Amino acid sequence: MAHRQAQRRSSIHDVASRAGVSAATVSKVLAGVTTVKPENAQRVFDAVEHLGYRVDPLASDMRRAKRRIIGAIMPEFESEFFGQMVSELEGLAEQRGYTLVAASSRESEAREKEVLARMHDWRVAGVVLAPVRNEHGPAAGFMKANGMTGVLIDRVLADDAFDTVSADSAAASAEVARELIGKGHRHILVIGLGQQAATVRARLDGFRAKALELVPDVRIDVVLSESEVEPLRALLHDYFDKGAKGGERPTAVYSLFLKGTLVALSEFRRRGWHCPDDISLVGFDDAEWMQVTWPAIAAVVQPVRQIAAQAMDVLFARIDGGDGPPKARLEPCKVLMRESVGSPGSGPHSGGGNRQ
Amino acid sequence: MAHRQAQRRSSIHDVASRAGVSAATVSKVLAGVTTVKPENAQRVFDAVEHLGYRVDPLASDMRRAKRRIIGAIMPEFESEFFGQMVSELEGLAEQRGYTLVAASSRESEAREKEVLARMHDWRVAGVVLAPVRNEHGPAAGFMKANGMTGVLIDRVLADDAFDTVSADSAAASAEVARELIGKGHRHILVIGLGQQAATVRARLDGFRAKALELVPDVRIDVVLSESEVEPLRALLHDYFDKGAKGGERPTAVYSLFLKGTLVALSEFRRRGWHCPDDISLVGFDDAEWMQVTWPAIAAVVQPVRQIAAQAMDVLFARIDGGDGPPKARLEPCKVLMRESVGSPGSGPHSGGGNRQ
DNA sequence: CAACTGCGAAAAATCGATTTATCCATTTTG
DNA sequence: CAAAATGGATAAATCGATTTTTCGCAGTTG
Repeated sequence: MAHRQAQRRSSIHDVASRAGVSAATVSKVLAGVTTVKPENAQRVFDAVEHLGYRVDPLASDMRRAKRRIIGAIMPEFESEFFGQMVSELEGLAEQRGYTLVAASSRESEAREKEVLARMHDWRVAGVVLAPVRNEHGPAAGFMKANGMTGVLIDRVLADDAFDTVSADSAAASAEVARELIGKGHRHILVIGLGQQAATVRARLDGFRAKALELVPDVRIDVVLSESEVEPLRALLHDYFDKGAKGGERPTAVYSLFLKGTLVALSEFRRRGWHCPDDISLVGFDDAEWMQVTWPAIAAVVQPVRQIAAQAMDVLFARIDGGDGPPKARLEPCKVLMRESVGSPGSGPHSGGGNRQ
Repeated sequence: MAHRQAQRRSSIHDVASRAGVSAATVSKVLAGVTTVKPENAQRVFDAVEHLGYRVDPLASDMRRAKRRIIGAIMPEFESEFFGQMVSELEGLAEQRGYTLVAASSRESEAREKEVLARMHDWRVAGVVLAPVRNEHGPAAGFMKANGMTGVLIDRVLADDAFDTVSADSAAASAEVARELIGKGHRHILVIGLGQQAATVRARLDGFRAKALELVPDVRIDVVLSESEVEPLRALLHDYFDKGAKGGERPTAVYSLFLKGTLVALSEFRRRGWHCPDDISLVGFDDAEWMQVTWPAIAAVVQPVRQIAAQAMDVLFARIDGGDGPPKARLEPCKVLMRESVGSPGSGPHSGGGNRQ
């Protein structure tokens, strides 16, 4: 820490007295009001320059009903997806002269609401909320009850009070189905987290509908963990154990969320199964590492930038008084088929070993 | 967006008039001042309860020299490390009744300074700065020049103006050296990013010193990219091409930063080399996926929680007026040796193929 | 009984800007 | 030439709290 005292920053009054005008005039000059004599305006600019004056955003926001602050609430910051999302949102807010205050709900609906209440305390102009579960949680209710302006993203489908922006998971899942069916898979396991009902259902339905349309007698097993990731590990373990007894197991796994992909890979490791020889794998959500591992992991890439941009556009339209019924926007995903997906039974050790 | 108008929130005056006291008294009651008649205090509490009153942090901070806001500036948000860091910092700030405003410098020193200037505009009580390069950048200079309170973390060694907190990279690197030497490696490649001079040098020196101490004639090659990650890819490619001609190549690679680990893996893929049979790999920085891939990737785990906690402790000590010379703190890392590290020459195809 | 002490609470100043109301000096108009 | 209109700037109110100052009243004291 610097020993030197923090010299008091110059206020608008310092500028005013140095320029020989009133504070009101300074404010007007800086706001670009044209009814100021050019000569005075110049004196103000000079004083600003000389003092290194900068407007105090906090004081400036005091007299504003809508403060130039945007709140962003994400379920977590640790994943690439939400990390990128926050980064994008921050940039977009900054472009419009707003400050972004980000908070993590830590995958808890209770905390989500608390954090939102704190945003409300700050009288943010708007909120970008990526709910833990879906658009019907207590946080959205709180926003509605308090007349807050906001947009819901990611784990949402549509809402009657707020605009929503999310990835078109259903279409992407249908695309995954087409790819897997096309490769010859006829027995596929889908894993997901039940809690995030909104999107998981969309992804599951999109996948199932397309698969059944292409091959009516395709077998689709589903393993859903209620709310936590850890139980899924056990469920998956049991599922494969049972399948092993029956002599039947799926030739491909489609994970509906990132952590599920990790759990699946971990389970494959344990059993000594290799992708794609022993089993194929596709995951929703891409990550940087997925293209450098061996095999590279096939994944659905969510359009983070587009979602962020749309969310901010929609949000600011509302902040600026835009009216009309809320819209539900879907942004298209890309499906990257990588080496983790192959044709069933083509691998060298398709029987599968069990190392451990 | 809710159609319902955002009803005006009740202010301290609303509470005051409902409780039949003055605003000053309300403020005192809420601040816990004891010189208020219990009867009046109760009336205030009742009014607060009834109106659902909450203090406006913005207005509250107006009359405070040090506002209850902490700024956090990270080079990026997309990686697990900085994602966790922001998450931790947010929680710690919140615990003390502060709001965290996080911003990404996007690995640019110019932007870093701009963002910092904006934090200064907000008159934050303190800043946690993870500099893009090291403690001598323009941002730290700005902080010093403006008498800001702050702590530098991650890519820093020590500073004469600010406290610093970082991982003990040198010790961790020595540990890596011990492990690799112990496994029999005598020719090791170290890759890194030159720009982050501070930590890269510490890591490199720590590694080299220990390796030479254990085996004086060990061969350590170094490939450093100046500032960007992409050039490293090309440099690494050339390095291995040359080595292939000479018939010599290292038996292990130690990457000094996360992206380098990805680049190395990607290069191994391209050449069809497998870990650990064809080459061993250790990376600085752990990630969740590293334990589920095959092979699992050995990594140095940085103590994110400890760094965050220390940083906040030190920062608040300064905010609360703590004096004395700045300290440089080092938090110990853990080294996780996973399957990507083996003994040289023990693999089935140690000659290495070239798939692509 | 006037002056003094203290307690508790209200009034007023403050933080740093924005916005509205006001005012003065020209200029235009009747 | 007096009255009205206008341009340009200032004074003052405002946002919602905190903090300092002032004040009234009750109980003590000389």
